[in-house]
Amino acid sequence: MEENEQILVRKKKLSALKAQGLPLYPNDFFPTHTTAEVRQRFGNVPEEHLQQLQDPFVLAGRIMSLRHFGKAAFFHLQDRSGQLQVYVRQGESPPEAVTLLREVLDIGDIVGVTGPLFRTRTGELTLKATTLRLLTKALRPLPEKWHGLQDIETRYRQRYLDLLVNPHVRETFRKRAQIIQLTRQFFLERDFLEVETPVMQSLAGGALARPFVTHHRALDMDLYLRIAPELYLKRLVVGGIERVFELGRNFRNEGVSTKHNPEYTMLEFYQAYATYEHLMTLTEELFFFLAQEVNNGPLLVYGEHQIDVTPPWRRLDFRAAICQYTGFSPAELEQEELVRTKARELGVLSPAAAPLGKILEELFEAVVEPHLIQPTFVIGYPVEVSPLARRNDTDPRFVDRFELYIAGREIANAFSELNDPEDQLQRFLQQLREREAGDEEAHSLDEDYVRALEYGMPPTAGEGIGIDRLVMLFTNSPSIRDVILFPHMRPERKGS
RNA sequence: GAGCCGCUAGCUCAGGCGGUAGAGCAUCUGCCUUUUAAGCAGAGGGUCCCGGGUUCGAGUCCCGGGCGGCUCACCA
Repeated sequence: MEENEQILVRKKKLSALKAQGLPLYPNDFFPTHTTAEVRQRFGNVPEEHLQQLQDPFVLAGRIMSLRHFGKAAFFHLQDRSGQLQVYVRQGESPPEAVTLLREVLDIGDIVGVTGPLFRTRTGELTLKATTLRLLTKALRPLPEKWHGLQDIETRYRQRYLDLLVNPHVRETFRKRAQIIQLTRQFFLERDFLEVETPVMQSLAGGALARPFVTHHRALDMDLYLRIAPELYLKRLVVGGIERVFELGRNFRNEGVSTKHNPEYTMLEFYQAYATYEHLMTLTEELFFFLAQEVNNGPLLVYGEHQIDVTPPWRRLDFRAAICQYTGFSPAELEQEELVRTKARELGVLSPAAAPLGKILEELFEAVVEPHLIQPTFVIGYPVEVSPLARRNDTDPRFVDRFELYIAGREIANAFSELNDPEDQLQRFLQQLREREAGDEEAHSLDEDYVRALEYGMPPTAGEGIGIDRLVMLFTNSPSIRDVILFPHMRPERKGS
């Protein structure tokens, strides 16, 4: 490990303590309060009453700032709940505390304190230390107090520092935890059962994406990390779990960007005897509930946008939207050559062999997606890009499916599930043909899933919501890396 | 995978056309008993991301590489 001057100085202070026979890493100090509890209980108590309070406050935390002057000093103690100022004064604090602070303690050190409260001239609630103990020495200095830690690479690689010195980062991850808890509560209250299905699968199904491959030694077989839990969850619906959800990690072997991390958190839920239309209502309820609880209202600020999640949301037909933004008439959209030509004009690069439905989807992403800022359900996708969704009763070239867009990006995907085993088999076979034609993201054939459908899956609707993107929205985070504690990074290398 | 940008002290950042590498905070020494970006005086601290090249001389120019950011492509 590299050793600069500041590390050496701190190590020297530690060995000085050792020479006095003091334990360097004691574990016998147990705080009874947090700084927030102290501030909450006594923040508004007038000075003269503070002096009469004899409650013992035992606090522990990290020194985040330190101001020495002569025979007194102030520092801010930070714990999980916030900060509180501590005062040490010669003549009023014990001599050991004064010496410890003057000769040993640095910003970043973890200490325990006890003592009564008072208010300084400027009115700040402050604890006057009658006990001050070093619990853990920080050998490395913290980033600068004023600018904090700015370097984005260091913030992601050394998230512990980011969390320590950038309060908004703690807030983001607190909100993330809250959103996940509330989402779980929302579904449990509606009689859904939470389950866990395999992350390692011998067939990576349930979505159109490239999987990661790993190897099982004892069985000598390749396994895939799941790209979606979908097919397992629907097996559970066949098994009589009529309302089921899973919150977990998916893995996709695709590009990394501000919107994509190789592993990401997904919510999937399935409800029997419901259609995708019921799920639109349920989704509106979920987002409205989350916004109330997490942000105290239905308005979310995201970048330059203000987003209102008050139901009901706009519902936009897939084909009508393409017409609106390309100038096609509904009749023109039926003419395959016209559509393919338009796609080429717009620089949508797809193999000439790609099915029309795929071209339409790409056309949609190119011309419509950027306009969908307020919550919008886009309804009615081509069957070619939806191999697990139920066909529309009046136009079987399309399926009963919606995608939810907010702030120009896809947040959720849902459909009435295909429960006709024969149609499902045909769809799988079509996917196989596309795979053989070179589409590595085409779905593979899952025979057991078809078998499950043959036992009968009740009419069901299911939905997936990308939790990371949801958290981005609720925390005004421009990059998915801002809502993942340890985002994927290449390993750092010393030198070249 | 491609294009553009970045990488200088522990942290945040300057370094014009190639000429002995700088500031603030932090650290160290001294002073200072209600400060809060405390203050005053002084000091130390550098593999300028790595490797080549051009040059009398490279943080700076050229080539190659690494890591990161943004945009694009694939995707959620």
